[in-house]
Amino acid sequence: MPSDAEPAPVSAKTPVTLREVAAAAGVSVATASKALNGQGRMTAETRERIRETARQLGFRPNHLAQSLLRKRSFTVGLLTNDTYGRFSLPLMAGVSDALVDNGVSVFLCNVEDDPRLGQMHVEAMLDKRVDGIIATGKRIDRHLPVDLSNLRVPVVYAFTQPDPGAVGLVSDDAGGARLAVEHFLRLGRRRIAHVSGPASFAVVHTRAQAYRDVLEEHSLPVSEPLLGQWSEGWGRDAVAKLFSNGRGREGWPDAVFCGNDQIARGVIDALRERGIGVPEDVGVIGFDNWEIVAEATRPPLTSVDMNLAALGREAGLALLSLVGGQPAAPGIRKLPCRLVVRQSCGRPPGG
Amino acid sequence: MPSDAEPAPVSAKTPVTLREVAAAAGVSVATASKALNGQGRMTAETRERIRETARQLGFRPNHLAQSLLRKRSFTVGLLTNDTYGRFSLPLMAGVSDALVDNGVSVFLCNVEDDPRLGQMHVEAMLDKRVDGIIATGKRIDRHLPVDLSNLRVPVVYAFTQPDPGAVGLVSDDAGGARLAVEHFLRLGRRRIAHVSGPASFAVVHTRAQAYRDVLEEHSLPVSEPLLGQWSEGWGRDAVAKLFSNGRGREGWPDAVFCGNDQIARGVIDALRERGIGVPEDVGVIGFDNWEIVAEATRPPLTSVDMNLAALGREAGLALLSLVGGQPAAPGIRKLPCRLVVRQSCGRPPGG
DNA sequence: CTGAAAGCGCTTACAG
DNA sequence: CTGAAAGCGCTTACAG
Repeated sequence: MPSDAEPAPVSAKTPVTLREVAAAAGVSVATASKALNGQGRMTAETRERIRETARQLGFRPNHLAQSLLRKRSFTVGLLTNDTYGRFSLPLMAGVSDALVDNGVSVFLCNVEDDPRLGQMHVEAMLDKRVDGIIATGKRIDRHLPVDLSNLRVPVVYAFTQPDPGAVGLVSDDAGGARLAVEHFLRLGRRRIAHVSGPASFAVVHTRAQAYRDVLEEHSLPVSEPLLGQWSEGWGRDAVAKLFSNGRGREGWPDAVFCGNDQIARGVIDALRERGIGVPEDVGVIGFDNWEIVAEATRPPLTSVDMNLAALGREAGLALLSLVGGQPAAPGIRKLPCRLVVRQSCGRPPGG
Repeated sequence: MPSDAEPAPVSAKTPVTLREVAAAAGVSVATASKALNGQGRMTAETRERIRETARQLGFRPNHLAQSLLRKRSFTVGLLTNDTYGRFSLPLMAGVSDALVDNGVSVFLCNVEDDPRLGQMHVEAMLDKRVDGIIATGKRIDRHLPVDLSNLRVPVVYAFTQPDPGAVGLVSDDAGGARLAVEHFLRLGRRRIAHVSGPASFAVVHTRAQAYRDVLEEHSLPVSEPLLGQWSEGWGRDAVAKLFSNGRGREGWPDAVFCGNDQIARGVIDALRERGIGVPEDVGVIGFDNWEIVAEATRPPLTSVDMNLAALGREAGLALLSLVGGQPAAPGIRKLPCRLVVRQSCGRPPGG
């Protein structure tokens, strides 16, 4: 076989099979298979000749056939009900990132909030013999509209309520809130308010509790968190309450920790409109680190980042090890958040 | 077989095979297969008995095996370089929506802008014998970092530069721009400005040209479009230029058509800060209809929606028909936009 | 009307 | 060192 022969174009309309490679190399299919997989015993020369033939023919093994034999499809399903959301996206990127390196592809399924659609997708994935499933959502305190509790493949939950006995990954919201409040303290702020979303969200309470804890640990006054919507409008309304003249200027906060970035943006806009300076008079911190919002506020917003991509990676790796037969401790694992400092809090007093 | 027997739980750890169904029903695998697929001739009674057995055993055919035979995997690949982006998301939802109804699952692959990663993903998909590939991006004038021009499966391009001879779907940006400008005209606005993104984007010119065309058709003055960034900051800067005192109040626009929603938000904020009323004094229209932005502006923003989900659906259906062997006219197909009216333009003069 | 056989593309004991 | 055989789970001509 001349060594300057060109490799066949991948574009061949019908894929070349092992049988053809074997024929071209003058060996049996079994030998060809072994040569390419590094299995069996044979002369280095034979092995290399077969490999070279395969290369020239542009041979690529049919994974469907391999999967059938191996009982492993190198495929996983990713279930979400947050297609449009900003949460599942970075998460998915992380999942896919972790899995691609291991040669596994991911089926993306959006199940909306439709149990019938969810059921359909899960069955389709099972029929296609996925090795496992990752379920992601937009809230840790809500289930996807599907029962994944008794499947014959492992399931990992990320950012959504896990079934009992299953493994779930979430961000450490309490830790994230601590990061924010402690940052304020470090900057010398002492009258710290908290404006957050609806009481119906578990994270609202988790974050509020951490806020209280930190202040109490420092023997500072805790003002009751203001709960409302996850919106800019509510952020503006909250400013009207917090900075009312009735309260007296000295009663005004010098820092506001917000439950998400949209609230924070509303807060910053309303403060500016009242002539209150950010960060000179008041520091503001958001949650989510949604760049498109955080970078557009004036000044740019310091915000807690939940490290969703990392969370996705962990979820992917956890699933992989379950698929590989490694037992995993069931229960919820919390991953740390990080604070992304921009310009809405100012510099430390002596800084 | 007692009719009140419970169907086996789907959770059986090892899936039941056709062979087991056949054995339980006392027929051959061939007959069982035909019974379940509605093929072959047999008594209705036999067929029903086999079906009932399959149901009771919780039989689900192994798609890997079926695919191997049928040479069709009912699987497609979706390639994107816009994981975090708001464009590919609705688009993906549409694609997936169109395909799920046909029993096809989609592999999602984010190739970033990395040719090596792109190559890897394409090969993985091909190895898994996808029936076809949909390539989506964030710009019609940019290629994905992969060569998809000579694959052995059909490819459809959505919202990204198609290869010559391939089929591509994009939004009709000129039409969308017309929608916006004509809406202003209908409301009696006559001094319409256009603020858009960088000149390096093809859509910037397409939309600007349509803006000019409409005004010329109505013999109205065309002011040169202001090009800058796709950002709120640029929207604010543009207002400073458009509404400078030097120009004289009577030279101020009474409408601003913006190249995207972020620019529009900057424009609205800046106008409010200058005490210019929206929509009383100036109407504003954005592009993209990115709800999170459009609904948060004060007042809420009227915006051109590119119907990306519909575009995704069309892409999915186009691919399906190509996979089915139907020839498709190559070239770019443009899908209409629609105007989503909120409150940033006011009501018609006599309205 | 039903079943035995061949085969999709590959891998893996098992012989020689 | 290499090959023939059996088999993954299914489908589809082809006999009977």
